[in-house]
Amino acid sequence: MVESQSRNTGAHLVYGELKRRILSLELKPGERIYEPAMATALQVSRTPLREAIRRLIAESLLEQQPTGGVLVPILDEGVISELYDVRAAMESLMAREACSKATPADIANLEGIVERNAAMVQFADEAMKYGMSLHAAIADIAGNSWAKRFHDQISSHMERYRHFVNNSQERRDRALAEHRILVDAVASGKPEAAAKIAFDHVLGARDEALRAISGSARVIP
Amino acid sequence: MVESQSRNTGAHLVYGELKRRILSLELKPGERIYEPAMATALQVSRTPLREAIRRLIAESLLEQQPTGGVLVPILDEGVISELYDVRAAMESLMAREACSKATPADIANLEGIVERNAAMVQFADEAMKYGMSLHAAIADIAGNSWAKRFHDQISSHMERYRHFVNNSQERRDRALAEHRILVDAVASGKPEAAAKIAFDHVLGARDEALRAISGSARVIP
DNA sequence: CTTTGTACAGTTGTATACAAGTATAGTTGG
DNA sequence: CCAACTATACTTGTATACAACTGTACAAAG
Repeated sequence: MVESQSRNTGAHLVYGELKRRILSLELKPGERIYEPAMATALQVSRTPLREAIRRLIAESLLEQQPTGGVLVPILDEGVISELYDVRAAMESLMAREACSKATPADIANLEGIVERNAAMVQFADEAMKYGMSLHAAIADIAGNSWAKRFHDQISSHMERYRHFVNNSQERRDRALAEHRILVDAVASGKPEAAAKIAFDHVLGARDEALRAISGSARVIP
Repeated sequence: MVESQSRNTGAHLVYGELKRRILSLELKPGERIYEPAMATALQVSRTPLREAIRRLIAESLLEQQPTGGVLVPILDEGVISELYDVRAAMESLMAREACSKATPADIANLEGIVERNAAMVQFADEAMKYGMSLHAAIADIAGNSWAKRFHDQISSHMERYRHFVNNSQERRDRALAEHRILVDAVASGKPEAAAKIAFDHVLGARDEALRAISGSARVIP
């Protein structure tokens, strides 16, 4: 998910900074971006700024109005569901492909991650971190660069909604259990099972998130 | 897959033209793009050209070298497999989601497409067209904009490999049969079945394509 | 009072000029 | 003869100037 190694060009730095502000909601959903103001704020000219904006538009992290303005996309509850669904499809695919490619060392690595996850299951941040690293490890084993790319894009977008989702202890326990089953399926080379587990695992997270959101604050401000 | 309605800006026109040349292999895989030359060839300045190039890089239709040059990506057999796999995951997801959202009118529409497909199954081009329109119709019913976006990107990329794949009569007959089963599953609201059929359907196409390619010309020139 | 027209302030889109970096060929020293 | 260095031609990256466009406020006409 982290930019591999961005070339040291200003446009790349601006891209990273803008992306950070968008995902952290520092740039508020619905807000319009004015090039001259933003350019002076970031102390670059409009040219590299525009390049960064264009790239962010291509990733749907910014939105171009038909008239010509650029907006930070609003938060939309319907989109959350879409994002989780596509993420489920991607993780499911990668889990399936990992089954036929995992080496014993890979499997040992996965099991190690799950064990460390288990030790930290009471801490939300740590548990989240290990969950992500597990999925990253599976993605590496699967070795499907397109699936990885799409998964990364989805994950980025979900950042914007994270503040609205609270990971309960119950959810973390459940996730850990599902992670164990998933790793077992990969270890024993059962692609269909692994795919189904990964899919349902993410859908479970989706349902929890949707419940948390509709229960608490409105998402569309 | 078609650009909805691009604003009438030069950068958008250049984007479309470059994309066309890339997908048609008019711009050869491995070829480098020099901005001044390309700009004069397209009769625009470097600024809108660069914007188009940046966007194409974001879609992986162009490739940026660490040193700074921009290349048309080479054709790679391994990528074909990845593309088919991700497409399978996307179509599978959309088929699944279409099951719970399809109206009777939607289903009638799908059945109509399949019937017209059946009437044209002997013509490769027509059959291909109906196959695409069936998937597009399912995507519309599913209504998952992210899945659609990714599916469109994948489809674009596969264009570059189309010239190497020959659709046999046998394959078309098989595809038609699978389309029938898929539409039946959607019509009767069986998401798991629809998802599995869609997935396996694309994997079948993948295997056929890989056989055709490895059997005939080398893909990496 | 509403509606249309129009001027204006400010925005985005484009062209061009300039700075910084990269690769190549030639030259010099070992 | 080979290696390393330097000069040079050409590339990409950035800044800026200008053109085209959008929306808003205000005025005038219905």
